[in-house]
This record gives sequence, C-alpha cells and structure tokens, in this order.
Amino acid sequence: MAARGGCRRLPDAGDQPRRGVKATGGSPRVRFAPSPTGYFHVGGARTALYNWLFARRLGGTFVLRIEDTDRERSDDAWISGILSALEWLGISWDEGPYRQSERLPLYEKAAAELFAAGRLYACDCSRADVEARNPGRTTPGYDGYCRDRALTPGPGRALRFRTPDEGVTLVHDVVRGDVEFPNSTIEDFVVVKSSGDPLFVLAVVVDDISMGITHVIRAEEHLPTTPKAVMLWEALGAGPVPVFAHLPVLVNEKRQKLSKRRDRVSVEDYRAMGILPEAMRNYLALLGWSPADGREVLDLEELVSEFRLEDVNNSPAFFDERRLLHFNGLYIRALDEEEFLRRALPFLEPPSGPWAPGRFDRAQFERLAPLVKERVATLGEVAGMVDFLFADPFVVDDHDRATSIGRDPGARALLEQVAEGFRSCGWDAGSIRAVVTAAAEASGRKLAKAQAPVRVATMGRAVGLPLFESLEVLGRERALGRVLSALGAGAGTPAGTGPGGAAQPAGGAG
RNA sequence: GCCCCCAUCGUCUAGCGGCCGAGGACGUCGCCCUUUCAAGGCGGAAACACGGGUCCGAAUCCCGUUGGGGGUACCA
Repeated sequence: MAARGGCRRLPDAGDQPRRGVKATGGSPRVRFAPSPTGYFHVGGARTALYNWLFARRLGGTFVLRIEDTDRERSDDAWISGILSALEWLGISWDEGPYRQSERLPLYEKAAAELFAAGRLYACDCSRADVEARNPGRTTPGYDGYCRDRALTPGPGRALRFRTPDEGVTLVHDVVRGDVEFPNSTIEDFVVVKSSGDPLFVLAVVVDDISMGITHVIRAEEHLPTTPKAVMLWEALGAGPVPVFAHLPVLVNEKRQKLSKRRDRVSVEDYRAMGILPEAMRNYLALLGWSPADGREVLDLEELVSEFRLEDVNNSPAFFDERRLLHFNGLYIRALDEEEFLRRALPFLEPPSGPWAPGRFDRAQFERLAPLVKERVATLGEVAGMVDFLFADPFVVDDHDRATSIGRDPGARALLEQVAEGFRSCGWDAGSIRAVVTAAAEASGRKLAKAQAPVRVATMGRAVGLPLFESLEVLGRERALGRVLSALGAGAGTPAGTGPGGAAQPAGGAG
C-alpha cells in the first residue's frame, strides 16, 4: 500500500531548483503533509483531495509526507489511520510516505549551513526569561536578547533565525493574492529546539526544497507562518519559492475551525456510518470550490478535469452533515443492485449486523435490497430497515403500537380479517395487498390507513419498507404469527375475542 | 494586545461594473404522486453586514466601521 505509479526516488537535496515550474511548463509537484497527532479529519481530507486533484489534472506528482518532528505528540498508530483513510477516498500517492523523523540529518545539515552563514544564532533563553525581561510587553515574541551574544550551539541551546528588522515579506498566494507581512512583526523564531530536534518550519522548508515541491496547497492556518518559510527558503538559496495556496478552513456550526476535540470530524467515523467514499469526495470537493459550469454531482474523472486552484474561494466553509447525507443518498441510489449489495453487506453480516450471528439471511435481504436502496441516506441505516426480518426477538415499537393499534378503534377487527386472509391467500405481494385492501374496504378506510396497524404488527414500526413486498419476504408463517400475536397482546379496545388462534403466543420470532 | 485572512439566502455557493427587481443546490414550507416512509415532480419563503467614496452605472473597485475566523509555542 505504499507508492503506486510514479517513481519512488527521493530527489536529493542537491537537485537543481526547478525553475519555471511556477506558472509555465514543468509538471507540478505537490505534497500532502499531515502530522500523526490524532485521527484523520475531514479538513485534512479536503486538503489532500485538492492537492491530489491539482496534481492529477496537471499530470503532476503527489507526494505524501508524514510530519512527525514532534516526538511528544506523534504516534505511529495515527499514521496507518491516515493511510487507510486516503486509500478509502481513492487518493493515491506517487511518492512516499516519507517520514520527517527519518530525515533528521538533512535538517541538521541545513541548520549547520544557516548557522555558518550567520543566519541563525544560539539562544539559551527560557520562555520565562523573556517574559521577565519584558513584563506586559505588547508585541509578543522573542526579544532578540541572544542575537549578539555569540553563543555557541550546544545542548540546552535553541537555534533562532535572525529575521530582518525592516521591510516586508511578500507571500504570493493563489487564493488570497499577495499578502504582506511587516518583518518587524516577525520574531526571531526558533528553528532547532534546545533538544537538537528541528522544528516543523525548518523541516518543511528543507523537505519542500529537496522534494522539489512547486505548489504548497494547505490550510489557511498556515498562512501566518508562511513568511518564515519564505525567509528560510531564501536563506537556503533554494531558488524560487513555491506557489502557495491557502485553503479556507472548515468550520463548525459555531463558525470555529473544526476541532478534533469538540466536533465529530473523523473520516473514519463517516466511513463507519456508511458514507460512500465517492460521496465524501464529491462533497468535500465542493467545500471551497465549485466547477465553472455549476454542476454539483461530479465523479472522480470530472473532478479531476474540472478542478482549478484559481477557482478555490477564500471564505471559511461549514461542514454541513446534512448536505453530505444528501450527496450520499444520491450516490447510494445510483449504485446498481450488485454494487449496493457489495457495499451494504459489511454493515449487515456477522460482526456488524445488529442481530445475533446466524440470523442474517442474505437471500432474504437481496429480495428487498432494491427497496432499501431507495430509502437510505447511509449504509448504516440499512440494517434498521430490514431488522424485522432478522432481529430476535422481534420487537414492536411501543409508541407505534399505541397509536396505530391501541388507540385505533377499528384496528382489532381489521387485523382479525387480515389474519383470516393471510391463512389462505396466495403468498405474494399482490395477493397480500388484496387481503389488506379487502380488509380496508370492510372497515371503511383507505388502504393507506389500513396498512398502518398491519405494518406495526408485522414490521414493528409505523414507517418502513413497502408493506406487501416486505411481508412476502417475511413469509406467511411469521407474518400471520405476528398479526395474531398483536391481537393476543390486547390490541383493540375491549376484549373482542378474535375467532380462532387469537391466543397464539409470541408469533414473531419464527 | 499584535499580525493576518474573511464577509451574497439558515447552509454550500454562482456572480469577477451594466445580462442581478441576485441564479443553483442542501435544508425548510405547500401541493402533486403514493400501501407508510423515502425518492420524484411542481410551487413558495429566504441573502448582497454597515457607512463613505470612484463611476453614467456597484453584490462586483477603493477606504473605513462592525462582525467572524486564524496565528501569535523550543505544536503542526
């Protein structure tokens, strides 16, 4: 599951900077660089998707790089989650996954060069030191105390980048335009921790240079650190900086950036609830971008051919689960029967199905599957539509029984007639329908009204799959048993003793 | 506090100076279809944050205000 297609060669740090790739020729190289500090969330998925679409459309290369320079927070367990989520979404990588933790020598070398060139200086100030020196200062950040102390690098000493005091650093961004950062507002930032570990700013730039990255497409939250990256990029003499594209963040209903903490955003969770990867892809693609022609349902090929970085919009987007569900329903209904079965089965068979092992009968399910397909928004809902066939014991919703049978004065007589009909009618949807229709007429009500008590008695709920087709699959024995059981359970109002068999117990199970 | 970004229906968005008395989609409301529920069809309500400019003309350009958001770490 590593790289597929494309070369795996790691361009070494000495490669020529790829000139001209910015706007004109050359094939672009992009990277998706998640940090394994938590489960993979939809924001990351959207970023990965955009990078991938961009690369695919232009025949470029998509590099996967794991940013695990923070040893404290990184955990290998999260990496496999990221990889499997990407695969699930159909986002394949051409190179990688590289791991920054395996590339430490490169960062050390770069830091040494920068130090030798006077761009870095050692610093032994603690955070508290800086704070104590400038109590209540208004401009935050490091105060430059060690700038001219000429400390030698060593244990306990961090390396800081000497930022210019004047001028501005310009960041060219495809979605934001040119953004100016006054250099005076950029502190002498740490590039190597006092532990000797590189900080992500350094690692990112060194890697982007050595991997020949031409376009950096990432979340907007990285925009403020971009001038630092630009400074480093230039200090390392690496040629033209990449083209940047900072995507609008994804927010929750309160308009805050999606957080793994407070919001349900794990890609894995959506997969588990039965969201189709193609629906997730389609929905995600539309969060912050829309095709020129306004179409909304686009398959992979269409996304690839329509996607343009320049068309990405720049305001935060709310991750609307309802809209996702809408797309998912669209995609589920578009599945052919065979495919629907293939996708739904994992949610029904033994480990997953909400019924005892062995209860599930695939053949029975297949008969109703076409009707199910039209009625679910997620694969996770499928089981609930057919549990009247497999759940043991069969349960009837209390509320629905009370309204459709208990409080319906005519229900008892109707059910009795239906039971009578069920004993001898042909057992197919048409015949079953005829029985219920006859009972409906006898009780002077419309079929729609008449089917309610029957539905609750046999399927356990007032809403669900079409009744007659469902009963056909349920079988005469179980259907009749359940109707009788409903009568026996004191359906109707008084004790209108039903003729024959009203005493049959728990007819449901069958 | 400081730096940066953003601002069209509840939501995702189209719009890049006249075609906009603002279009589509989700959601919502009504009707139709109908064995329940969905799906589908039809119809409705629903937005250019505010104030100044520029211009013959502004949702579209500029400035300001307000309001959101992000960053401010020896996290990424």
